[in-house]
Amino acid sequence: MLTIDARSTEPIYRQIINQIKEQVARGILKVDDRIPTVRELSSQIVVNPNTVSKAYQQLEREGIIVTMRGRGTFITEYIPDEISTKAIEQVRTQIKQIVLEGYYAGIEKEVMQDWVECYYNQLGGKS
Amino acid sequence: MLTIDARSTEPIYRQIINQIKEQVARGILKVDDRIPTVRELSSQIVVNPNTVSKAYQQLEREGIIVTMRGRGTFITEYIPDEISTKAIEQVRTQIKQIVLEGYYAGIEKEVMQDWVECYYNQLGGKS
Amino acid sequence: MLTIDARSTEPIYRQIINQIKEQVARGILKVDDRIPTVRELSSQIVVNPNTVSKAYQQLEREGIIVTMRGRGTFITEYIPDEISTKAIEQVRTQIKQIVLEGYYAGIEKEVMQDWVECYYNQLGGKS
Amino acid sequence: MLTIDARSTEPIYRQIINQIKEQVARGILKVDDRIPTVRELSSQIVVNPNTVSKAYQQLEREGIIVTMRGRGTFITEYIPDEISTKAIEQVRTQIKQIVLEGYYAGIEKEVMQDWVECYYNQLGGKS
DNA sequence: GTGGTCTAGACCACT
DNA sequence: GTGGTCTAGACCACC
Repeated sequence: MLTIDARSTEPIYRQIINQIKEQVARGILKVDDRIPTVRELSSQIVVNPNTVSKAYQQLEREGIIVTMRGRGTFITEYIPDEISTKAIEQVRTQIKQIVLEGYYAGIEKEVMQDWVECYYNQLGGKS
Repeated sequence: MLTIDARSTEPIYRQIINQIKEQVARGILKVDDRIPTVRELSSQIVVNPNTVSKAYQQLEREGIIVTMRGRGTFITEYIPDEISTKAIEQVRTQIKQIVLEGYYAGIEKEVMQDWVECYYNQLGGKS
Repeated sequence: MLTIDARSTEPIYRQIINQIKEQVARGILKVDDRIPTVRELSSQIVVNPNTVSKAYQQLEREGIIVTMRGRGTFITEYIPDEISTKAIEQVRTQIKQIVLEGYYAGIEKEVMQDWVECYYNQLGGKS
Repeated sequence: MLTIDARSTEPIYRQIINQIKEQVARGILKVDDRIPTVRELSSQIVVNPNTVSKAYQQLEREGIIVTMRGRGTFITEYIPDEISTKAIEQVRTQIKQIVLEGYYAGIEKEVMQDWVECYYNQLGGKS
């Protein structure tokens, strides 16, 4: 279900977070779905349980999952706490940064916009 | 000329790189312009000289600047080595990632596309 | 009668204990009232019987309830064993802690005192 | 500076967090003060560096401290992100809980209010 | 069985 | 030297 690239510079716990968030956003994981236990996932992707735990804790802080003691961990209804200006600013700054990199890599503006279009459309699935 | 945010999680040497690249792309810095020496810049922005040096080295490797011994450091004509598939893929992956974050932050697709538009249009200046 | 929040970080057995203690303190449960058996309650609030059992054991240790074999479990007259310095110290430490949290949450001193007033006044009922 | 009770049920990392928050609130630690490095503090209070690190990371998330890579960790201006309804509700729930415990421990309402008064007045110092 | 906490020790990026 | 990440392995509370 999850694929980890141990050689990536992106920390493993971040990879876990992002992939779960993506699967939730795409509707592959739905509210009340149970996700693997820390131990299950850690042995499945061959990673230390603490690393998985760290990812789960952060997902819980973000309100994507809830853990119920002794029962497991579940996808929860995502309700943005508030319109987080901070998060929005961060996204904008990062877009600015990437556009610059794309520019140096010789990527056309339209291509980048298409990518945004494309990836955005894959999200929001609630099937 | 450069503004460093010491509290940011973005490494200082990256901030230097990005700001210089941005100024070049926007036409604020032009080919053959001289940029400050490592020592000048490091004392100006109150940063360890090694940090500035690291940034300059990477900019030189990317072909943005060139140092001429005894004369200083200058902006050079930017010629992408080749159509770097790796760089392009990297940009695409990052866009995918950011779109996900933007989605969770409740940002509309069109808004993100506008940002791409906006930031891209600021580049390419050769005035 | 009892409402359990499975997602709360407060252990379920603690939730049971607290709610019963609260109902006793408010006079909703009175001396000699019978409370549900472990099995009844566990099936009613959909919780593992061991969890209910653990709560009842602790309540019995505290002298809030008493089980009579074959007859059921009953509210008993509450007689504090002794003026438990330990318990008092614990409460004081916790108040100190909460005041700190309230301070960071921007809550006025008077508001917190009002809450103490309000919740305290709800107790002590023996109607 | 910090005193850790290894036998307490309160996790060590929480004790660190609370004591630092308290010292900031009381004005003992002031904005831009440098706090010990992870390694320093960990050897000083004889605790694993990871434990200290965990505490520092959470304090950073709460906006109490900032860490500057390679330079150390500093107290920062505390600006509540927004009036966090969630945090306020949490404090209220906890007060309700403690009042109940205080009631069973035989503590008078006025005493508890005095404690709130007393501890609150120790905070807010900016000397 | 579940996750939460802690230790010991290693490696890496940044300054 | 600074913190961030990860591993391996232990213990505990909760269900």
